[in-house]
Amino acid sequence: MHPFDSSYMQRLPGFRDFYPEEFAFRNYVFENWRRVARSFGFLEYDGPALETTELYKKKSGEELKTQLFRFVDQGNRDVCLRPEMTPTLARLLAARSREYRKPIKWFSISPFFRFEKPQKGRLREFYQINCDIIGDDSPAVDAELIGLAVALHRVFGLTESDFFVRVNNRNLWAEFLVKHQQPIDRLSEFLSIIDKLEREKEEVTADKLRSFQLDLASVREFLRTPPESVPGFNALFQELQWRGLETFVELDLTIVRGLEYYTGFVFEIFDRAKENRSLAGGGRYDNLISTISDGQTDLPAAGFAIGDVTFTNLLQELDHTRERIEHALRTPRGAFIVVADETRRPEALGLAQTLRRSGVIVDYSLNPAKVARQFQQAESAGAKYAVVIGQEWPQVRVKLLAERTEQILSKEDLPAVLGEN
RNA sequence: GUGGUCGUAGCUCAACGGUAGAGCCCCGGAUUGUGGUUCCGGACGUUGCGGGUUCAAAUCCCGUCGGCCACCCCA
Repeated sequence: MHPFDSSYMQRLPGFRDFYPEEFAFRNYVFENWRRVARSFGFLEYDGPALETTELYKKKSGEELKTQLFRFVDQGNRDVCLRPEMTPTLARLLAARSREYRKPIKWFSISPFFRFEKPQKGRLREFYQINCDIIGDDSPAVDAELIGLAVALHRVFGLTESDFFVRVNNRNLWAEFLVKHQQPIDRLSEFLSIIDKLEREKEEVTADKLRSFQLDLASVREFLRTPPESVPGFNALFQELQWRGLETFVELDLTIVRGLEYYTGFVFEIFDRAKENRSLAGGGRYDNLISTISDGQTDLPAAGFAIGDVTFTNLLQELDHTRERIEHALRTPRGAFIVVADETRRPEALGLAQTLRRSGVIVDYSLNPAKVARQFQQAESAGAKYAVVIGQEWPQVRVKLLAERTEQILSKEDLPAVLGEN
C-alpha cells in the first residue's frame, strides 16, 4: 500500500504543519508580539491546553457552545481543548490574584481549538495573543488596551490606512432599552440583534425588534449619535487622544461583541480593505472572574485577543508588510565554516565550538565536500559569513558572502568580529 | 450542518477515453581552495482513495476523504 494513501498519514482537517519556512514566519510574528507586549509592561503566562468542560460551562451560565473538541479522558473526566483563554485566566486569577499587585497586566501566546468547518481565516487549531488588565476599571485601562492592540499591528508596518478600531460601550444600549421602557434583562438578546444588523435583512431585523416594541428607525437614529454627546466616552476619548490613537479609533454603536460576559466597553479591529474582517476583539468583563470562581475572587477586568490566522493572512496580502517580512526572514545570519583542508577538520570543529559558545550561529559540512559545494551549503544555510579553514591556519579567511569580500583574520579575533552579528 | 468548486511528481501546471510530461526544487557531474548564472546527467507519480461503465479510464459515472469559497456560527 502506498503510504500516503492511508488516512493516518493525512493531516487532520483545519490543522497546520509548520515546516521551517512557515515556522520562521510564525516565530517572526510571535516574537514581535512578545516584544511589544513586554514593552507595555505585560508579563507572559500560560495555562494548559486541556481544561475541564465544567470551566467553560461556568462562564456566565451560558449554554455550552457546540464547537468544542470535547472528550472523556482515561480518568473519566469530561474535558475540552481550550477554545479561548479567558476562563483559564479567570481560573488562574481566582487561585492567586492576591499575590500580585494590581493592576495585573498579563499576556499569552498560545494555541486554541474549535471544531468548526475550516475556511478562510478560520481553522480548527489557531493561535491567539491574549492581553488582559485585571484589577482596575478605569477608562485608562481601556485606552491602554487599545494602545497595545494598535501597537501589535503597527510593529509589522500596518498603518491607519490598513486597519482601524471600532469602539463602543454596551451600556449605551442598556440605557437605550431603559429609555424605551424595555426590560433590561433582555439586553443580551437585544444586543445580538444589533450585532447582526449589518448582515441581516432589514425585514428580519425589524421583525425581531417588534418583540421589543421598537422600530428600526429609532435604532438607526440612535446609531447616528455623535460621540461628543455620549456620556462616559469623554474620559476614554481623552485617554485615547493623549496616546495619539484618535486616528485609529471610531465610535461604532453596532459593535457589541457576540459574548454575553462583556459588561461595558467593547472594541473590534477591522482591516480597511475588507471591512467585514475582524482582526481582533475584546472588551471589559467586570463580572466574569467572580462568576467563574463562584464569587471567590471579584476583580474588574478587560482584555482582547488577536488571532493569528486572519492576522497573518492580512500581512501576506499587503505588499508593504509582505516585503518587510520577507526582508526580515531573508537577512543572513551567522557563519558557515568551510573546511578547505580536511587535515584541519579538528581545528575547524574546535573553532566552531568556540564561536558557538560566544553566541554565534555556526554551521559546517558534516562530511568532506568540495569547497565549491561547501560555499553552496553556506549560501542555502543563510549564513552571513563563510570562514575558510585551511593552509592559512592559525589564520582564517573570512568572507562576507553578500559582498563577496574577504579578509584574513587570526582565529582569536573571530568571536569579536562575528559575535556582533 | 447546507451549498458550490477543485484534487496529476515536494511545488506550479500539461495531457481530457488509448498504457503520464514540462518547469522549478532535490541529488550528482563540468580536473586541482570560493557560492547566487550556465551546461550535462539522475531520482521522484500504481493521476487523493474506493467502486462502476468500457477491449481500454488521469480522462466518463457514483461514493468517499481532503483543499478552497460562500451560508450558518463565530469565544
